[in-house]
Amino acid sequence: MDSKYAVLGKENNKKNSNGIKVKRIKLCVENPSKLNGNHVAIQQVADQRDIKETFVEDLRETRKSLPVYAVRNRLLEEIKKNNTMILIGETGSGKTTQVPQLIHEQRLEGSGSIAVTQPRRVAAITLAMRVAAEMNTEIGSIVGYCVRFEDVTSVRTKVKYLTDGMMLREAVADPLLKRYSFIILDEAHERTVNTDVLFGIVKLAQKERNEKKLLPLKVIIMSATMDVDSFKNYYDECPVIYLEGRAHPVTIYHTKMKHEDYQYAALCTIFQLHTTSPANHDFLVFLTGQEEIETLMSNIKQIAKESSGPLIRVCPLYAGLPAAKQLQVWKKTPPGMRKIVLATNIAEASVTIPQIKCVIDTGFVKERTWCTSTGAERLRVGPCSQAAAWQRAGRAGRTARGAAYRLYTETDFGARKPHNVPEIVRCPLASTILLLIASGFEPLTFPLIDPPPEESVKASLLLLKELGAIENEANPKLTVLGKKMTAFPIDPKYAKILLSAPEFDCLDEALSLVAVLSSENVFHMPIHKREEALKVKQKFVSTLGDHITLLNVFKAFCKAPLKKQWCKENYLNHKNLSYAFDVRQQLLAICQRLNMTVTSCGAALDQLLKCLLSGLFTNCAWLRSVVGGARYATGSGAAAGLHPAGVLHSLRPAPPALLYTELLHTRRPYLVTVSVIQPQWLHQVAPDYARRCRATRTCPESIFKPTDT
DNA sequence: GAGCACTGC
Repeated sequence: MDSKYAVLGKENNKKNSNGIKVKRIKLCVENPSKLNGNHVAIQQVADQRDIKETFVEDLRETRKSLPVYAVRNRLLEEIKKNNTMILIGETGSGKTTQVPQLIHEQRLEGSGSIAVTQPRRVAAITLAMRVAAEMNTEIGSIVGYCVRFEDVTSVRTKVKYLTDGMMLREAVADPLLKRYSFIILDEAHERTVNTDVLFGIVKLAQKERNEKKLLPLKVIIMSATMDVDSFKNYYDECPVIYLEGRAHPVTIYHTKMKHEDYQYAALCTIFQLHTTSPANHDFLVFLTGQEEIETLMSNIKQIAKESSGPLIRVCPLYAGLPAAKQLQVWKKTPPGMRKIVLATNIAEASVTIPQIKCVIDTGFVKERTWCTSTGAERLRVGPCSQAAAWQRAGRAGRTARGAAYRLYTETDFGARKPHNVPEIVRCPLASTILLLIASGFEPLTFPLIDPPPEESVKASLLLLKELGAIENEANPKLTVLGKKMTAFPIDPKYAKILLSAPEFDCLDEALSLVAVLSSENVFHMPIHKREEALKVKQKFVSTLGDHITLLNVFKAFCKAPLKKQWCKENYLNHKNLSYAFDVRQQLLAICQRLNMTVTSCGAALDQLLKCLLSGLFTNCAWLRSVVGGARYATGSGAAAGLHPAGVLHSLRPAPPALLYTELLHTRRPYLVTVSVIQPQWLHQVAPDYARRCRATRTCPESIFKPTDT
């Protein structure tokens, strides 16, 4: 196989192998009811994630072996000296667990506390547990975490791990973040919308606290390799400190020739390596989506029957896969059997699979982009960035030396963009802008490292105005309604639906529906059992459309006594439905705090659909043609068909007017999650918007006819 | 005729 690949060595640091003792430790909460927050669900989380009992190496020894430990004194000096610094360290440097402890050991936080933000909740929880164990303290006391649905902190908490979304929520109540003396923004290289906004919030808070002679705020930006120059520039040339990693060396191979078909190239490479590598070398293949993974999986199984080499176990891994099936990935294979994991970029950062010796990187990724003028989102397969490729390669060096096979040439690699495009420049911004306004910031001048396109900001401000959240776009001030909308941790359109629901006597149903819409797809359609899954789905289907169908599913789920079993029988995703259940609880609590009356519309489902329209009025589509399948035009003038997974796809005759949740361009533009509406409703529910549509001729004149049926 | 990944008082 060597002939096919050119070697580009990337030697990292020496392996660190000291005799590590293993002991079992137990994590517990001393008295959950004493802690603040509405639900302390440590037990529940532990059960869910199997981290109630964790194997942890001899903690003290491990700490000392971390690269960050060796430079701790120098690091502390820098932390004392600078108000802002950037800390670059590869996986395994120990920065995220050790730096907060170093600060706390010296009591540098004084009367304030130390916040460490994470893009993912699981990371925030496990890091807090890990650090609490290292400090030999109960989780929720000195060390705690705060994520959606769970606040495991107390007045004594000095080191707090939280999601960046949670930190943003705190900034609404207190833009100066006065309770913290240190804010550590971790995983900065991921450039999520929330982290990007936090960069600005801490920068402004730091400045203002300084001017007002309040407790100073120290900021530490932590990251793996990243675009240091733009960060340094943004933070007024603050110092940058580099930490050694502790990953094992990974040898990188590029192909010498360009491949036309990366899926075929992946298949060839897998079997080339399979026949030459020892059986205990597990493979990780990066692909772009579920369909690709399933196709490659059946191809591998087919070829494996006639191939020499060890036995193979193929494990798919993508976010939509039910949790029970994801677990296969972590199950050890018997001796003499090779594990081949076929994953989307979920395996790039969110999930770590041990024992991977060999990474096969197709070099492609599925990316979501947003069109500001039509509101359409597009899923497009394209080349991944250099940073993503390094991240993927690094997955082969977690436990021992490994290799990464890139299915593209070195020239191709060099021509790629060095970093991922920050999310904030390519996603809808209404909820972010609403949050900024609620925190007292000026959305048009708020300092961002990479400002989003102006038309994107303007489109979001227009939407907020039409939803009634702000008075006008030029001088965005929250209305009474807008203020209430900020209380909900959901898309402003959905918040509007809930806030209008009492008017339509359907808050009970609206809560359930918004909760389900805020979650991922609840239907699970395995490729081989599609017929059966579709048959089972029929019992939930409403001819009014997908929304009522989803409501039927959710209601049945709530009533089912054995939920996991019930979901399995009905081809539904238990994880996503449970999530929706939790979201509903949370939204209900907020509604009750706002003194909203929860009533049910019963069989009058028209009421519920009108209510949906009060938030989603910009998402109307009108039938334009029925030749070769129904074609619709949206209020913004985009043309789209019905998504084949929806219940209205096969309904005849095609409804003249629809309400859609999402306009998504995959192979073609599709309206996803749609319901039938009466054309006149738009004028009744959103008269201003309807008039604007009439002026731009994007809706039919029939919506202004006074009759209603 | 078919959906990348995260997240939220």
